[in-house]
Amino acid sequence: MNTMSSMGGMNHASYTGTGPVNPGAYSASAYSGTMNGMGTGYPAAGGMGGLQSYPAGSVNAMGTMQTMNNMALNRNAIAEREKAYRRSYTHAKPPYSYISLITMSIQSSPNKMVTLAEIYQFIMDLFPYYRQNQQRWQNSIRHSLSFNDCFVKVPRTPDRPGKGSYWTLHPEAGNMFENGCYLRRQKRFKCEKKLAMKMAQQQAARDTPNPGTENSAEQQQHQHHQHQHQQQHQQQPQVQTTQPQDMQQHAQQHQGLPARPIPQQSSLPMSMGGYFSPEHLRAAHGFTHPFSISNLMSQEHKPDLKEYAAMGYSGYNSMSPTVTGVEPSTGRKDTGKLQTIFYRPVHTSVELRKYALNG
DNA sequence: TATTGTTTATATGGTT
DNA sequence: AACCATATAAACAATA
Ligand SMILES: [Mg+2]
Repeated sequence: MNTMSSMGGMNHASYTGTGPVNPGAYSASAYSGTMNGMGTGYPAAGGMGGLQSYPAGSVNAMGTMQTMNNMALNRNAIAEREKAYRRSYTHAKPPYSYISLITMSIQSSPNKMVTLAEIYQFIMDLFPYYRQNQQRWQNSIRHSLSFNDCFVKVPRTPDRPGKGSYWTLHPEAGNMFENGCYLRRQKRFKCEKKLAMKMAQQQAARDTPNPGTENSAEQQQHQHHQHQHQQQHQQQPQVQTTQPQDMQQHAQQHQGLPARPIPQQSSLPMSMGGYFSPEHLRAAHGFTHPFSISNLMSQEHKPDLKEYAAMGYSGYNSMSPTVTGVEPSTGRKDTGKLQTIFYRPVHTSVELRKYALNG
């Protein structure tokens, strides 16, 4: 009886012309010495900068024709500039899924573990695009971290107190972007254990319609996955007749190991960690991407990132990209975007085949 | 109180 | 057309 309940549905409008919603100040990550103090950094993100919404001012008093005209023109000019701005290489939406971005962040860290704030910073440092609408994409990042099994939370050590936990990659996640596709993987990593647990849980729910307190935390996985179809459609409004949504969370609180030291220096198992290795990226894209940031992987090379970002970010497109009418996005549609496909999958990943042919 | 996490719902577009 | 991966919004809870 509700296919578009309260919202979810129609609110694209809210965003349209109104430029960046919350300018949210962006500051380059402190780090590194190369950048001595100085806020020299970036051109003030997208925030106040160039684009920005309409005058929105009131037209009272002398609302002469002249003024009106000017305003109209102005508005147009501004709109144009806005478009151009968003279309510009450096501010176009990077062709990476949040999952990719998060993974890059983790892989680029010396210890292969990062805090949420660090993930934010990593992304903003590298992509000016994400210096805007922070609330929006950061919420998505958080969702992505929780939702995807490939990201695992690890509690902090007492010696480094702070807000959240550390985020790491599930050891069994393997190379998630095998074919150089950073937008949409063929299959998303699922932790079998958790899957089985969930299944057993809802099985129990079916068996015992009565709201008792069953639940046995430890569930082993052995049941061969009988294709637990449960995606698209409803199936059950997920009515938790049992608990008010807070018990559920409690149930799976920490499961993380104590903590993780892992100094680690340069040796990358290569079994994994080759995710964003220069070779891999070169092979996939035909050029060395900053993520390939060979150095990054080793460590302590924040400066390189800084350099890269500071130098105006001629990033993922500096190599004669193929511009088409298609945008690299995966999910939600976003107005004006660059639509730069620079993928050059050696192993023509099925989904990108068309693009490859195009260029 | 702001940040960090989890979860539900819905949308969009690629895959089969 | 059913699936599936991802994006985005939003409600809440926990916590430094
Ligand atoms: Mg997770």
